Amino acid sequence: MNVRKKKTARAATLADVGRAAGVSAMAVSAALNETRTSARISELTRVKILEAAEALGYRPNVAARALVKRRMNTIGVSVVWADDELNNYFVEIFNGIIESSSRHGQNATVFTFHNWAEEMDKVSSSCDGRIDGMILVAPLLTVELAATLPNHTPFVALHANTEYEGIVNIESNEESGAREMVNAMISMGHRRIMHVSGPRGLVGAERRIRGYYAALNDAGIEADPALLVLSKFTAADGCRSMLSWLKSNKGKPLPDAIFCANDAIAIGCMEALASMGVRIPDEVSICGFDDTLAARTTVPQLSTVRQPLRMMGAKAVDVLMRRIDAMRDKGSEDMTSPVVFDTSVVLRGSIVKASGKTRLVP
Amino acid sequence: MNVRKKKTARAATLADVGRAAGVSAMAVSAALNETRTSARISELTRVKILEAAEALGYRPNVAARALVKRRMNTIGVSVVWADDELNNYFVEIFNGIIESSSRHGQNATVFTFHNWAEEMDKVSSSCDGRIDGMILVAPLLTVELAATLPNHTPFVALHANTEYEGIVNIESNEESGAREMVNAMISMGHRRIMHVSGPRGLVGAERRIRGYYAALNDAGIEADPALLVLSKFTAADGCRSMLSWLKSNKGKPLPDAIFCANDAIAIGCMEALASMGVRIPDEVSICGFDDTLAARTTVPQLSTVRQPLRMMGAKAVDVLMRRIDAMRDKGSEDMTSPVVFDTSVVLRGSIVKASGKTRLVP
DNA sequence: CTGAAAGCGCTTACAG
DNA sequence: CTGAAAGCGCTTACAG
Repeated sequence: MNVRKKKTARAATLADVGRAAGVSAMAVSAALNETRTSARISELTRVKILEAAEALGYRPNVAARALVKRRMNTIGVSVVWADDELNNYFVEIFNGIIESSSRHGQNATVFTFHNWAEEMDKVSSSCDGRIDGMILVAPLLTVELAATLPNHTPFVALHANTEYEGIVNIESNEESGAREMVNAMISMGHRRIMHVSGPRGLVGAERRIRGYYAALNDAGIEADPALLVLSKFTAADGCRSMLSWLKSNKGKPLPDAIFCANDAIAIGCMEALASMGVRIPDEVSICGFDDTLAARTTVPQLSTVRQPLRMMGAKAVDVLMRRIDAMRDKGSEDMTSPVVFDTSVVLRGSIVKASGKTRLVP
Repeated sequence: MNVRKKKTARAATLADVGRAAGVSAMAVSAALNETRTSARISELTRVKILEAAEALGYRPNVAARALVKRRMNTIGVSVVWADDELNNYFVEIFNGIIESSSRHGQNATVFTFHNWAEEMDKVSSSCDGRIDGMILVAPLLTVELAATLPNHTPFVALHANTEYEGIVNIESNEESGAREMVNAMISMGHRRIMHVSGPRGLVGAERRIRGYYAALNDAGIEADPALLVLSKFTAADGCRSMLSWLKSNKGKPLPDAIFCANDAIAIGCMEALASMGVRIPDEVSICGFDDTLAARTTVPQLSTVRQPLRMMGAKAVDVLMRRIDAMRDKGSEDMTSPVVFDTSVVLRGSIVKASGKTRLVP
């Protein structure tokens, strides 16, 4: 039972196993790796070696192997840790990354920081042999900064804010997703549709805004500038933005429906509306964007524009593996064109047919 | 602009920098590491070296360094990936792990699998030099299996299901948290209190059940066996368990309040109740356990027993670092006693004073 | 079928 | 103040 006593025990090495089996270290290496090179080990020695390795609990040292193979079998994931919290958007993506990287026999290491532009060197300095490639989640960078990334490491981005030379981007057609969602609201009888958007200038925010306007235009509805509310992509900001809109629009009509730029904003809005006694969906319909786990844990459940975030995360790994291989073996081909996924409208309890009655802001 | 063209470029090595600066590789090492050993580099050469390193974008290769220093500056995090999804419980903990490990200058690598007992070798085989220590999140192991973990790697567990020799556990006093919460419900006038529990036999589930009974006992309320509903720790199971209870109790009185064994179960129950037209909190009060992010995104917001999961994750890293140091340097002392955090009752909108009226199951 | 040698990129004593 | 040597644990040719 006191197996765990000698805590200072060093892990067994190839040489240890060789000594125990009465062969050289490299015979052990050959036997264990079943390498089909010149070294063909006799069945007898192989068995001896395997037994010795088993008995010593031998595990090849990854650092040593990486040094010669130039492969850590680890991919890096860089993400901004806004408000010191991993958000639901990231969690969905990370699920996909884990799924795919484990399928590829890779580990995933997470690198977090607070600001892309200011901490670029943290990304660069992670490319020091500990990872074979890097996924940038929603990077917000100038083209100049992106160009300073080390060129001995392959990169893939998810939802990049612009095109970066040499970095493959994975994204989705957010604009048409937004348009379809607002179309769906309109077809359910809603006319006064509010959009609580992300920060202007961010490509994701702008695409949703364009889709929103396009849908209104499709239906011949004139856009009311008072119904475009700027926010940031968090629940706290969504709540704040909605509350301040309500405050400055007392007595005026509430919107029929609210299209939020992501699920987090929608949740913040639901909170704000609930706190003012506005009932969802009876008095106001609402939806989010992304289809994160959180959209299914609200009551009522949140309608949303689904981006297949998990698949996108998985795809990022697939592409990255291709790029890593391409950089190592001259044989395999690199992958350079962006990948665009389809979005889809998911209707849940938070959107109902327009009642015809308009409630005023309390 | 075509900096990124030569993609096959190899990262610069110590020797490369030395060549550029006209000194030996080890002079570069000494200068860059500001090692206070014998090697004291003149100011002039130091500057030359730093310039050369900068120009070449030199980054010490981690694998090479790890090989000699026996430190990867990376900690492993093992977690069961139930239903192929990282749950909110894990996300809170992981936030703490990231926060603390980055404070210690460490990276965190996540290892996921489906079943503790069956995939123990995955945990063991991760201890191959790629990590310096490992955090086991909510491990579900027999003592015998835990004893097979390699003894050259230090371990820390969070919410371990039992005591494992040589593994430091971080936990919280869940029983008294449960008791206080049910006490709070009782003091708000609720008498018929249901508990939707986790699976019997799991230490976390049993502690909540004991706390629930203790509170009823405190108040002289006789426990109604029909009000103990068994579930699993997920929203889907919480929903399912509640629906099946409702189905088999048609026409009988609803509970006044429901104490759920975690936030996920509570969210599932809210969904089930909402689908049957039962209004929360007007007709039934409800609460969860953990205080995950999800508890703040329900409408109404979920009352819950707070475990400081994030702090607990951070603490796990702190303890692990101590253990790693202790194993390396004979000087510093190991840390072996478990750490127990306090829980606290968090009251939000989902619990209100008892109305006095009892609604029947629809 | 098997071993001795060289080298991956670094650091740590040890000489000058 | 600085360099030559040895070694961390592995793999990859190259000899026998």
